[in-house]
Amino acid sequence: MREPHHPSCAELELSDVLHALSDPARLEIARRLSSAPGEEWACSAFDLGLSKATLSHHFRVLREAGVVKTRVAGRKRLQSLRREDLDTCFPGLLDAVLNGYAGHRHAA
Amino acid sequence: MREPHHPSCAELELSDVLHALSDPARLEIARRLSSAPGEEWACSAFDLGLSKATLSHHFRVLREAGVVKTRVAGRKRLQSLRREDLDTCFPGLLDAVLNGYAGHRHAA
DNA sequence: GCGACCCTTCGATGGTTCTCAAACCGAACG
DNA sequence: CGTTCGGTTTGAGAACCATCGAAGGGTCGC
Repeated sequence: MREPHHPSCAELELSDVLHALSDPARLEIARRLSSAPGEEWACSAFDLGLSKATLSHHFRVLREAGVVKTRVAGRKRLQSLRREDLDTCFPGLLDAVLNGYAGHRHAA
Repeated sequence: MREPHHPSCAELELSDVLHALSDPARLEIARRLSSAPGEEWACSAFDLGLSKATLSHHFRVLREAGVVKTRVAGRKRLQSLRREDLDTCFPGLLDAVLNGYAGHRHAA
Protein backbone atom coordinates (compact mmCIF):
# COMPACT_ATOMS: atom_id res chain seq x y z
CA MET A 1 0.00 0.00 0.00
CA ARG A 2 1.07 3.55 -0.73
CA GLU A 3 2.49 5.76 1.99
CA PRO A 4 -0.13 8.19 3.23
CA HIS A 5 0.40 11.89 2.69
CA HIS A 6 2.30 13.88 5.30
CA PRO A 7 2.33 17.65 5.39
CA SER A 8 5.72 19.29 5.07
CA CYS A 9 7.11 21.44 7.85
CA ALA A 10 6.14 24.63 6.07
CA GLU A 11 2.57 23.41 5.81
CA LEU A 12 2.09 22.83 9.50
CA GLU A 13 -0.57 25.05 11.04
CA LEU A 14 -0.59 25.76 14.72
CA SER A 15 -4.38 25.66 14.84
CA ASP A 16 -4.37 22.19 13.36
CA VAL A 17 -1.77 20.92 15.80
CA LEU A 18 -3.64 22.35 18.77
CA HIS A 19 -6.89 20.92 17.51
CA ALA A 20 -5.31 17.53 16.97
CA LEU A 21 -3.99 17.49 20.51
CA SER A 22 -7.17 18.84 22.09
CA ASP A 23 -8.88 15.47 21.97
CA PRO A 24 -8.12 13.35 25.05
CA ALA A 25 -7.66 10.18 23.04
CA ARG A 26 -5.21 11.81 20.66
CA LEU A 27 -3.39 13.51 23.51
CA GLU A 28 -2.95 10.12 25.11
CA ILE A 29 -1.65 8.68 21.86
CA ALA A 30 0.91 11.48 21.58
CA ARG A 31 1.90 10.97 25.18
CA ARG A 32 2.52 7.26 24.65
CA LEU A 33 4.45 7.87 21.46
CA SER A 34 6.64 10.37 23.24
CA SER A 35 7.42 7.95 26.04
CA ALA A 36 9.65 5.91 23.73
CA PRO A 37 11.38 8.41 21.47
CA GLY A 38 12.26 7.19 18.01
CA GLU A 39 10.29 4.03 18.45
CA GLU A 40 7.45 3.06 16.20
CA TRP A 41 4.12 1.73 17.31
CA ALA A 42 1.55 -0.26 15.45
CA CYS A 43 -1.97 1.13 15.68
CA SER A 44 -3.08 -2.02 17.43
CA ALA A 45 -0.67 -1.27 20.27
CA PHE A 46 -3.03 1.44 21.50
CA ASP A 47 -5.78 0.00 23.60
CA LEU A 48 -7.89 3.02 24.45
CA GLY A 49 -11.27 1.36 24.44
CA LEU A 50 -12.04 2.62 20.97
CA SER A 51 -12.95 0.72 17.84
CA LYS A 52 -10.26 0.36 15.22
CA ALA A 53 -12.22 2.61 12.89
CA THR A 54 -12.18 5.37 15.47
CA LEU A 55 -8.52 4.80 16.19
CA SER A 56 -7.75 4.99 12.50
CA HIS A 57 -9.63 8.28 12.35
CA HIS A 58 -7.59 9.72 15.21
CA PHE A 59 -4.35 8.69 13.58
CA ARG A 60 -5.40 10.40 10.40
CA VAL A 61 -6.14 13.63 12.27
CA LEU A 62 -2.76 13.45 13.96
CA ARG A 63 -1.01 12.67 10.70
CA GLU A 64 -2.69 15.46 8.75
CA ALA A 65 -1.85 17.93 11.49
CA GLY A 66 1.78 16.86 11.25
CA VAL A 67 2.01 15.39 14.73
CA VAL A 68 2.61 11.82 13.67
CA LYS A 69 4.43 10.01 10.89
CA THR A 70 3.00 6.80 9.47
CA ARG A 71 5.28 4.26 7.87
CA VAL A 72 3.94 1.23 6.08
CA ALA A 73 5.67 -2.01 6.97
CA GLY A 74 4.10 -5.10 5.55
CA ARG A 75 0.52 -5.13 6.72
CA LYS A 76 1.21 -2.84 9.64
CA ARG A 77 1.29 0.95 9.94
CA LEU A 78 4.06 2.09 12.24
CA GLN A 79 3.49 5.40 13.95
CA SER A 80 6.06 7.75 15.37
CA LEU A 81 6.07 11.29 16.72
CA ARG A 82 7.40 14.02 14.40
CA ARG A 83 9.22 15.54 17.31
CA GLU A 84 12.01 17.24 15.38
CA ASP A 85 9.65 18.86 12.93
CA LEU A 86 7.33 20.02 15.66
CA ASP A 87 10.18 21.35 17.76
CA THR A 88 11.43 23.27 14.77
CA CYS A 89 8.10 24.78 13.81
CA PHE A 90 6.69 25.30 17.29
CA PRO A 91 9.56 25.32 19.77
CA GLY A 92 8.60 24.12 23.20
CA LEU A 93 5.03 23.31 22.27
CA LEU A 94 5.25 19.56 22.40
CA ASP A 95 7.19 19.55 25.65
CA ALA A 96 4.71 21.91 27.22
CA VAL A 97 1.76 19.84 26.10
CA LEU A 98 3.22 16.52 27.18
CA ASN A 99 4.53 17.87 30.47
CA GLY A 100 1.31 19.64 31.20
CA TYR A 101 -0.63 16.51 30.62
CA ALA A 102 1.55 14.22 32.70
CA GLY A 103 1.63 16.64 35.59
CA HIS A 104 -1.99 17.51 35.38
CA ARG A 105 -3.91 14.34 35.05
CA HIS A 106 -7.30 14.37 36.68
CA ALA A 107 -9.19 11.35 37.83
CA ALA A 108 -11.62 10.99 34.99
CA MET B 1 -24.01 42.47 36.63
CA ARG B 2 -22.52 39.47 38.37
CA GLU B 3 -18.99 38.36 37.65
CA PRO B 4 -18.99 35.33 35.38
CA HIS B 5 -17.62 32.06 36.66
CA HIS B 6 -13.92 31.35 36.29
CA PRO B 7 -12.44 27.91 36.80
CA SER B 8 -9.81 27.60 39.49
CA CYS B 9 -6.27 26.57 38.69
CA ALA B 10 -6.91 23.03 39.82
CA GLU B 11 -9.87 22.78 37.49
CA LEU B 12 -7.98 23.67 34.34
CA GLU B 13 -7.89 20.89 31.78
CA LEU B 14 -5.21 20.79 29.14
CA SER B 15 -7.65 19.51 26.55
CA ASP B 16 -9.92 22.47 27.15
CA VAL B 17 -7.07 24.95 26.88
CA LEU B 18 -5.84 23.41 23.66
CA HIS B 19 -9.32 23.33 22.24
CA ALA B 20 -9.89 26.94 23.19
CA LEU B 21 -6.70 28.00 21.45
CA SER B 22 -7.22 25.82 18.39
CA ASP B 23 -9.69 28.26 16.86
CA PRO B 24 -7.95 30.95 14.79
CA ALA B 25 -10.17 33.73 16.12
CA ARG B 26 -9.51 32.75 19.73
CA LEU B 27 -5.82 32.32 19.05
CA GLU B 28 -5.74 35.84 17.69
CA ILE B 29 -7.56 37.13 20.75
CA ALA B 30 -5.02 35.47 23.03
CA ARG B 31 -2.20 36.85 20.94
CA ARG B 32 -3.52 40.38 21.22
CA LEU B 33 -4.12 40.05 24.93
CA SER B 34 -0.56 38.85 25.41
CA SER B 35 0.87 41.77 23.50
CA ALA B 36 0.07 44.13 26.36
CA PRO B 37 0.66 42.15 29.55
CA GLY B 38 -1.50 43.09 32.48
CA GLU B 39 -3.68 45.31 30.39
CA GLU B 40 -7.38 44.82 30.06
CA TRP B 41 -9.33 44.96 26.85
CA ALA B 42 -12.98 45.53 26.25
CA CYS B 43 -14.62 43.00 23.96
CA SER B 44 -15.37 45.76 21.49
CA ALA B 45 -11.65 46.37 21.09
CA PHE B 46 -11.40 43.20 19.04
CA ASP B 47 -12.36 43.81 15.47
CA LEU B 48 -12.06 40.39 13.91
CA GLY B 49 -14.90 40.68 11.44
CA LEU B 50 -17.21 38.70 13.67
CA SER B 51 -20.58 39.62 15.08
CA LYS B 52 -20.68 40.56 18.72
CA ALA B 53 -22.68 37.42 19.45
CA THR B 54 -19.90 35.29 18.01
CA LEU B 55 -17.24 37.28 19.80
CA SER B 56 -19.08 36.85 23.06
CA HIS B 57 -19.20 33.12 22.44
CA HIS B 58 -15.44 32.98 21.88
CA PHE B 59 -14.79 34.88 25.07
CA ARG B 60 -16.91 32.44 26.97
CA VAL B 61 -14.98 29.49 25.57
CA LEU B 62 -11.70 31.15 26.51
CA ARG B 63 -12.99 32.03 29.96
CA GLU B 64 -14.35 28.56 30.69
CA ALA B 65 -11.07 27.00 29.59
CA GLY B 66 -9.25 29.29 31.99
CA VAL B 67 -7.35 31.24 29.36
CA VAL B 68 -8.98 34.59 30.03
CA LYS B 69 -10.28 36.50 33.01
CA THR B 70 -13.33 38.71 32.63
CA ARG B 71 -13.82 41.66 34.96
CA VAL B 72 -16.99 43.67 34.96
CA ALA B 73 -16.45 47.43 34.99
CA GLY B 74 -19.55 49.47 34.52
CA ARG B 75 -21.13 48.40 31.29
CA LYS B 76 -17.92 46.97 29.93
CA ARG B 77 -16.29 43.57 30.29
CA LEU B 78 -12.56 43.87 30.60
CA GLN B 79 -10.57 40.86 29.45
CA SER B 80 -7.10 39.84 30.45
CA LEU B 81 -4.89 36.81 29.97
CA ARG B 82 -4.55 34.46 32.94
CA ARG B 83 -0.87 34.17 32.22
CA GLU B 84 0.32 33.36 35.71
CA ASP B 85 -2.24 30.63 36.21
CA LEU B 86 -1.53 29.11 32.84
CA ASP B 87 2.22 29.27 33.35
CA THR B 88 1.78 27.53 36.67
CA CYS B 89 -0.47 24.75 35.39
CA PHE B 90 1.09 24.28 31.97
CA PRO B 91 4.61 25.70 32.04
CA GLY B 92 5.79 26.97 28.69
CA LEU B 93 2.54 26.24 26.92
CA LEU B 94 1.38 29.78 26.42
CA ASP B 95 4.78 30.99 25.29
CA ALA B 96 5.07 28.13 22.83
CA VAL B 97 1.62 28.78 21.44
CA LEU B 98 2.05 32.52 21.11
CA ASN B 99 5.59 32.27 19.73
CA GLY B 100 4.57 29.56 17.35
CA TYR B 101 1.80 31.68 16.04
CA ALA B 102 3.80 34.86 15.62
CA GLY B 103 6.65 33.04 13.92
CA HIS B 104 4.42 30.91 11.81
CA ARG B 105 1.80 33.10 10.32
CA HIS B 106 0.68 32.10 6.88
CA ALA B 107 -0.83 34.42 4.36
CA ALA B 108 -4.48 33.66 4.90
C1' DG C 1 -37.14 58.37 33.22
C1' DC C 2 -35.11 57.61 28.52
C1' DG C 3 -32.08 56.48 25.28
C1' DA C 4 -27.53 54.97 24.08
C1' DC C 5 -24.15 51.73 24.97
C1' DC C 6 -21.88 47.12 25.74
C1' DC C 7 -22.42 42.78 26.08
C1' DT C 8 -25.06 38.27 26.88
C1' DT C 9 -28.55 35.01 25.74
C1' DC C 10 -31.83 32.77 22.59
C1' DG C 11 -33.09 30.38 18.50
C1' DA C 12 -31.76 28.73 14.23
C1' DT C 13 -28.71 27.01 10.65
C1' DG C 14 -25.00 24.79 8.38
C1' DG C 15 -20.88 22.52 9.13
C1' DT C 16 -17.71 19.57 11.64
C1' DT C 17 -16.48 15.79 14.79
C1' DC C 18 -16.67 11.42 17.34
C1' DT C 19 -18.23 7.10 17.31
C1' DC C 20 -19.36 2.54 15.67
C1' DA C 21 -20.47 -1.64 12.62
C1' DA C 22 -19.90 -3.34 8.17
C1' DA C 23 -17.57 -3.69 4.08
C1' DC C 24 -13.26 -3.46 1.93
C1' DC C 25 -8.16 -4.11 0.71
C1' DG C 26 -3.33 -5.30 0.46
C1' DA C 27 0.10 -8.22 2.66
C1' DA C 28 1.41 -12.40 4.69
C1' DC C 29 0.75 -17.14 5.76
C1' DG C 30 -0.69 -21.71 4.95
C1' DC D 1 -5.53 -19.89 -4.00
C1' DG D 2 -8.15 -19.14 0.43
C1' DT D 3 -7.72 -17.27 4.97
C1' DT D 4 -6.28 -14.49 8.40
C1' DC D 5 -4.36 -10.22 9.95
C1' DG D 6 -3.90 -4.90 10.29
C1' DG D 7 -5.98 -0.91 8.94
C1' DT D 8 -8.71 1.99 5.96
C1' DT D 9 -13.04 3.54 4.00
C1' DT D 10 -17.86 4.10 4.01
C1' DG D 11 -22.26 5.10 5.85
C1' DA D 12 -24.87 6.74 9.51
C1' DG D 13 -26.25 8.77 13.92
C1' DA D 14 -25.55 11.82 17.74
C1' DA D 15 -23.26 15.46 19.52
C1' DC D 16 -20.92 19.47 19.21
C1' DC D 17 -19.41 24.04 17.17
C1' DA D 18 -19.14 28.62 14.73
C1' DT D 19 -21.94 31.87 13.12
C1' DC D 20 -25.57 35.21 12.81
C1' DG D 21 -29.83 38.30 13.81
C1' DA D 22 -32.96 39.42 17.22
C1' DA D 23 -34.17 40.09 21.73
C1' DG D 24 -32.87 41.04 26.53
C1' DG D 25 -30.50 43.23 30.58
C1' DG D 26 -27.59 46.09 33.25
C1' DT D 27 -25.21 50.66 33.28
C1' DC D 28 -24.17 55.30 32.15
C1' DG D 29 -25.22 60.07 30.47
C1' DC D 30 -28.61 63.40 30.01
